[in-house]
Amino acid sequence: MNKSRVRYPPSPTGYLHIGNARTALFNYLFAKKYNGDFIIRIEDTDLERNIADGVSSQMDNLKWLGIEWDESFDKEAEGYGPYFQLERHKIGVYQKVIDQLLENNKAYRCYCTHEELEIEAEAQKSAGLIPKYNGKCRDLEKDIIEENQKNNLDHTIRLRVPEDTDYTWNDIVKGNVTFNSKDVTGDFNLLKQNTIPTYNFAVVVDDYQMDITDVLRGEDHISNTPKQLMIYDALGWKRPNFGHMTLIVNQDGKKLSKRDTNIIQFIEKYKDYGYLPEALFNFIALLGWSPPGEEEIFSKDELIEMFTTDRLSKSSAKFDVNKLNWINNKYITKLTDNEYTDFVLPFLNNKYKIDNQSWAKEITLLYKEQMTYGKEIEELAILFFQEELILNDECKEFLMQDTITETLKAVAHKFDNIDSFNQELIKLSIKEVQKENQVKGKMIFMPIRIATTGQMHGPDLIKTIELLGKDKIIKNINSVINHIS
RNA sequence: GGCCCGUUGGUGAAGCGGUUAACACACAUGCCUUUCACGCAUGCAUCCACGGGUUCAAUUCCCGUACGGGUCACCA
Repeated sequence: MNKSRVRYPPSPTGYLHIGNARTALFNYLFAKKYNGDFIIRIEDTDLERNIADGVSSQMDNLKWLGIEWDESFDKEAEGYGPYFQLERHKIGVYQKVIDQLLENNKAYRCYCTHEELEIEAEAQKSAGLIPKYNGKCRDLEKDIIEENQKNNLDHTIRLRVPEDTDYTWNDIVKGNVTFNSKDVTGDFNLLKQNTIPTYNFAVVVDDYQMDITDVLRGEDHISNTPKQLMIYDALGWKRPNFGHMTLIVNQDGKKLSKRDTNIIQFIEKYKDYGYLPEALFNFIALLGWSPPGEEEIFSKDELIEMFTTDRLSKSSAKFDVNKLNWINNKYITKLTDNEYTDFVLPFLNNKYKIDNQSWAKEITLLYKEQMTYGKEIEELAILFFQEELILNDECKEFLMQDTITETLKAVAHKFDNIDSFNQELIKLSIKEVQKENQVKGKMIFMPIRIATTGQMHGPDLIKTIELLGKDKIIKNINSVINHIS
């Protein structure tokens, strides 16, 4: 059996999107699982929309996610390059195929202008029809073509689309899918006027020449498949297998659009927010695919091991942020303390000016168990960086109870007498107040918690008090005492 | 509008003719804890969009309806 070869073809018109990432990821899993090669080819034929750092940023993000390619422009394989479509275009890759098609009368030159076509499309639309090329240049006289060529007239190359012909393939995820040519398209363009190939044409030529065996892509491409099949057939080329994964949809069930603001769209942003690449990889793998067992947390290697195409879902995958956060928390919790602080500290430093890094480390460690994403530390640890305590109503109400002022005064006094402010002595002081003032449990700890941190809930109190430091603690308690009386 | 695809609890999602309809998230309660979080335990679908068939038996197969989505470029 031949080695399988799959590809991910980004077009550098933007940054790596969650949907792109998923396509790449499943192709990657497919390749690794079936011992094949994962290839990245750049589809940069849209001159107008290409952006400068499109390629580099997408490749960087892929790498960050742990999706490594076996072959691309930076890792060429004998006989398969170049990996940029524009470069392939420059060396005549597509033109050669076009010549063949023209020769065999499978394609023809079309001299219609944009304006003409637009008018025609409008007319069809208003007549309630699907706009389709009307075939005006389909059977031009030979001498007209020659004349036009002599005059160097701008033209495109169109495929002669067979009439009323069924195109069926056995889709890797959907099973048998059939389209009839009359429902799909009229004669469509293979080459644009600028002689650059259109998407559908370039894909076929490249997939064929790069020996791609399996094409796994999003469902939005499903109606391109019959078009591509037509090209394969016109050329007499063997088709690869096709699989169309369902789209990722948002909470409203709509296709994820780049303008969607309630879901983070770009992989780069996930990095910025402090999602771990392993967690994101795990999460994306669960988008439209489900593991056979009951577990949901899997390493990359486990996913590769488990992956089979028959578990790709047929219904759309809803993006569930809750789930992502849960998974990310799982991965954060699994980090060693050192890995964790290395990961989280930058977020804290980015937000607050901190001199003492080992102190900051201790703070981040306080929140390890509950953290859902790295940037969250800014909010979680805010009490260590705010000047004044801001008490909410619930806190104020609690403080109104009897004996609280006395308790706090006693605590402040004890704390004040501690020379080296450490957990042991802090604990001891509280115990003493407990005994001397005859208060216990909630009635001692809660007032202290509120008066020191300004919150009713939080991580380990003693540790928190130590990290807040004696000066700040005394200041906070006193301000609260003043506030009550 | 044509053509393709889908429809299982609040959410994600198993299931592939006979099950008490997995599991996870979320939620609720209890335990743990000074509190929160973590962790642990327990609960949470008169039922698989609806209507017809096929069958001894249908969430699972077939048809229709409704709803949702995708796509109809010299963009990928």
